Amino acid sequence: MKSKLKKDTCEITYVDRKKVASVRKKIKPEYKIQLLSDTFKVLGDPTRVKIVFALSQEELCVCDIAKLLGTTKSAVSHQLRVLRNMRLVRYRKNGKMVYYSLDDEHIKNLFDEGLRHVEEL
Amino acid sequence: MKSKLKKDTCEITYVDRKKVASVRKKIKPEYKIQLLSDTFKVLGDPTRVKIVFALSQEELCVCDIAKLLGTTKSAVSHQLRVLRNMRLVRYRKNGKMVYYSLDDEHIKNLFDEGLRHVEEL
DNA sequence: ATATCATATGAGTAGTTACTCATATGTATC
DNA sequence: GATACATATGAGTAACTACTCATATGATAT
Repeated sequence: MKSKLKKDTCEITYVDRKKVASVRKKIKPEYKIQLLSDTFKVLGDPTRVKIVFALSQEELCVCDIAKLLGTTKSAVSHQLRVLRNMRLVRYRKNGKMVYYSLDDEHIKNLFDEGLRHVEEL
Repeated sequence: MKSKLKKDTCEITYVDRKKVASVRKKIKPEYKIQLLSDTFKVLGDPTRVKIVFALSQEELCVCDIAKLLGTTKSAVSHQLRVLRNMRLVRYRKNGKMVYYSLDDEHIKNLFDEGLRHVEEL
């Protein structure tokens, strides 16, 4: 005989209803979760990590960032747009040059915390 | 007439050779960059953020996590594997149940730092 | 204005990812 | 043993992403 369509959800009841309820009370609203994961996601790419690290040291133009990373200016420019959209970097125009720097102290903290984690592995 | 094939790299020379050299000295080795961005990337997904948050509050079984998030057990299990592979979570087996918890204090710090950043926007 | 150069951006694409669905594994209970 | 259930996992897929290439913008210099 065929087993009835198994729903891939928990059967009958919670394993520990109290714990689940307790966590549910503390869980953050969806938009914050999204914002948080978006923030981490921006740092979740090696090219952007390099850019952020570089900018945490010096204000740099697109051209020098590209030289530093050994990639194309186009690739850097695309990633800078991502960082700009997330307000992680700021820029200053001077003639045809555009100088980028980190916009946000928090991001530096977050980045450094991540670095500390990696250094201690 | 056709312009010669433009290389999308910086022409002639650095804009600021000194700054680039200074940053280059401090830049981290490739494997650390990769590890760092991988760590951020793991937290760069809303489902995993929710799981990590939940586990930062309570040790939970797969089933209860799924209930809490309102997703399938399969989806949770797949994401737990990702978290396991990155050594962010630990698990304890008890019969057919598997209880997950955060493995690493650092990750909690990193997560909290991100949360602080988001809370202050 | 014409040419040159720094940067930005759109289209296209190869690679990745997070899910669903089906199935497997492993444990407890009958 | 057989069944039931918790979890894990493989295949397949739709959505996304980071790049390349071509082109656009906008500034400086001739």
